[in-house]
Amino acid sequence: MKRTVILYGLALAGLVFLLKYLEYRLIVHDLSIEFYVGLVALFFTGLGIWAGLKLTRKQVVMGGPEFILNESELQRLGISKREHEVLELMAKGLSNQEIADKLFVSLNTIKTHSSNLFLKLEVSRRTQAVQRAKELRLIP
Amino acid sequence: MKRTVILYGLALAGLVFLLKYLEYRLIVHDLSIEFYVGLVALFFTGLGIWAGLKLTRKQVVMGGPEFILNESELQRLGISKREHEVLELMAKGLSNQEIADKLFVSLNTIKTHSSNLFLKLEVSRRTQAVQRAKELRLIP
DNA sequence: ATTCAAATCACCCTTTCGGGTGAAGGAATT
DNA sequence: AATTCCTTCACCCGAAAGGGTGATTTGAAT
Repeated sequence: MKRTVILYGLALAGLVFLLKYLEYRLIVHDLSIEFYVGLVALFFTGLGIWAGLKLTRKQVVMGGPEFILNESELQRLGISKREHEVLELMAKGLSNQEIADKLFVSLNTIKTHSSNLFLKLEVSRRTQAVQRAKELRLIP
Repeated sequence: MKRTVILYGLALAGLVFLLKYLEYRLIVHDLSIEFYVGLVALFFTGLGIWAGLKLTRKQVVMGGPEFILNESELQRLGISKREHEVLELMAKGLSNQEIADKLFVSLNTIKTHSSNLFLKLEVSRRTQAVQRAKELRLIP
């Protein structure tokens, strides 16, 4: 951003010198002023396009893998933090045992959490739970 | 795209008239030529930015919810039509029994297909298979 | 202080999944 | 004719998942 502004300033400064130079040239060679102005227009058009792309490219990158958690839906369904955590790991394809290990709790605990999740999400299998959770934007 | 080019042409044409007009004005009011060229530069910079945005905005919109099946990857992994079919239903959260019913084949057949799928996708659980298949763009 | 939700774990039982092996029929290729 | 691949199905077994019930602890709200 800063760099863009600086380059723009330099371009403008360079233009002034160019014009001073052209001012003399105009007397010697009788080229129309429209020609020079056309060059300037072209140059700054290119500069503008470049600047525009530079500015939006960041927005494009940002506008890609964006995920905003649907907290209202989480509340509506009454899904707790721990349950949500389990849900995320579930979506990563982990088994209950692996989730239990990762969260340092017992397998039974995870089974309880997942059972509650299935009730709240109104599903009966983990694959469906993951699907539904993605639809509701509860997970990326 | 066409519209952009036309507008650009009109802008350039307008500029020529503007310059002709300024040519007389320059005699009356003794404003420096740099001032007018600066205006032109500014104007075309804006025009360039606008054009740049116009061109990229379409790319952004196009790059949205589109799904193109990665057939080369399907071939590379040696996944058959039937297996791909099973994979899709699996991704919908269906159990093996439900898939079997939907395809009018036996449960054992689906188990064979899914086992082969897991080998080819190098996973060991259906949740992981779905995940991987989405990564590889084998399913939407 | 009491109530309540969340989190933890246990035990039971049934269903589903996944791995391994084998095999039969059919279509396409060589 | 032989080979290869796809599809179909079977059986066995162990692991994982899911359903139900009940219990303890802890922290937050009333």
